[in-house]
Amino acid sequence: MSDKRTAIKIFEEMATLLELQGANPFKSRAYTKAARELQQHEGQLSEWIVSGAIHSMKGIGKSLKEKLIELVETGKIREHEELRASFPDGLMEMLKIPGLGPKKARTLYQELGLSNIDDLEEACLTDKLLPLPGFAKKTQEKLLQGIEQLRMYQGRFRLNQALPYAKQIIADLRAMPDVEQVELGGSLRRWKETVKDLDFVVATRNPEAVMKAFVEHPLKEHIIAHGPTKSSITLSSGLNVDLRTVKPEQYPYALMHFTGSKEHNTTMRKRAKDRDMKLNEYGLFRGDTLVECSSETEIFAALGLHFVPPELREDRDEFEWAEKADHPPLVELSDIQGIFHAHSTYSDGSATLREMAEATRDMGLTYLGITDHSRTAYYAGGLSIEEIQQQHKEIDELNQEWKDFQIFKGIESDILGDGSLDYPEEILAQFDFIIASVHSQFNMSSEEMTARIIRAIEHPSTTMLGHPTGRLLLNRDSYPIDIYKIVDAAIANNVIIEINSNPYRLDLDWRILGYGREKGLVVSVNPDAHTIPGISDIQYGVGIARKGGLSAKHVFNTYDLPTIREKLG
DNA sequence: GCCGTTTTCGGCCCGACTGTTTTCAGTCG
Repeated sequence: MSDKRTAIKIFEEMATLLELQGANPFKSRAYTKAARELQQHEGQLSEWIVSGAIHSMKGIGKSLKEKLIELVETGKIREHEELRASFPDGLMEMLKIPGLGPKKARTLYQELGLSNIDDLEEACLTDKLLPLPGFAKKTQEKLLQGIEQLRMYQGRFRLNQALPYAKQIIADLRAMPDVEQVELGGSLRRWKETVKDLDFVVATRNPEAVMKAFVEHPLKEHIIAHGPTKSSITLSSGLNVDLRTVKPEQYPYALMHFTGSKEHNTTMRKRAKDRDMKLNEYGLFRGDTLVECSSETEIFAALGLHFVPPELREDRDEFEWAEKADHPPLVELSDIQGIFHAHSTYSDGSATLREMAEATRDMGLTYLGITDHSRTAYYAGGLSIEEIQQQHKEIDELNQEWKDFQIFKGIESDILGDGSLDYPEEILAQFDFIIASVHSQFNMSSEEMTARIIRAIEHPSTTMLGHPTGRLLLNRDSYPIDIYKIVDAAIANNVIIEINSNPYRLDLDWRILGYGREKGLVVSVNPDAHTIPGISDIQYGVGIARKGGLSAKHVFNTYDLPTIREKLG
């Protein structure tokens, strides 16, 4: 693990451990903020210390700086080791249980010696918690429910899992007579790649009626909370849904409040405070006087900002972005002109070449870059050299049929262990473009894997890098890799990096896109479609590009067909 | 533990709901 990632992990862990210890909550928060700050910077910890960059980082003062130096010099932080030794590892796991925070976890550990989820479950089932102060029957039941939920669903859902529920519920809420306005908020509105729950904000003059109907929604499994203005339910799928009602005049403030990430909202409120105002879900106030705003745009304006699209509200660089008047609009689905990275029945796709092309054309797109698997991917029906010739012949024939649409000849070439591509040079030369992807041999060191991928990027035939980190959301982490070096190499070699739009991947990660944008990276929003419906996955990828702050000009497949012909020609 | 035109101490964002209490702590977002 890189020293930067180690430092972030240690600081995050220390924040949790300090909470468990019952330390000053602001001390704990200082570690959390410092970890976030480290995340914002590219490069490595040791480099920052040598260059002095560490001195200008926000939230890292004398003490934390010394700890970071200690980490680089000794490979660990003594205080962290001591803290960790004072609590069993299982206690950290217990904190993942919904409804169990550091205070209660600490009591359970100190009073009953409980230090893992299994023991806690057993204790709840045998009424061991009842004598403890602050614990009673309902707390036990809630903990058992939380344990069950944690085990069943890991607690998170991918975009494609959450969106259908969101659409259903918003339609149902909109249909209610007392609901004047309703919108999805929370992390799904911000287009996070996975979400923990759904948040809805409703404007109504009759909150009780809306709440009553909501907690009895047909998809409800059970009710977590049912108050006059705020309720939470769990759906049978295990997804939690929160609903918050406000008066119609409070709606824009509430929508803003329930959309921004915790960190974004904190900065917004601080911004208000700096201007002698106070911001909460009910309004923006100067003293006791409401600063009237009829939309989120007006609230941003009152705080000296242009409208910040929901996807950007993560407290990264959106405030800087929104202070400028002339920032270009974020890319939209309608900007997309064609697609690259799709599979056909030649390899492991489920639709024929013609079917894929016609489906793409029917969506109003003007080109399809077909990329079946290369020969080493035998498990996925990788193409032999003969099959390539056959496919190219069919593409040539199909292309005769259309003037305003074109299939480009591509291949998703495996990046072999040594970083080379999967066919001899004279075969590679026959393609219009090549996507290079890693599909095997994940167990390399970060240095080896990074060098392997950079070698593929430097190959003159490589047009794009496919799913650069190999992650599968909620399933498999990225292989070890220095993603910043990869981005730098791609830019230096004129190679496009894909945003793989498959909702299991969403790879390149949006957190890297800002760096790429500043350095001049071009991305392509690719569906990696194996079926006809899979083509529509580009909606997820476009959202991720937006979240990374990209405009149409940063996205290769927003170019029109003549431009693409020229670029690939 | 950090920070500073309120600058080396005393702040550090704000509110709802639950379950336990009998006025509030804990958790969550």
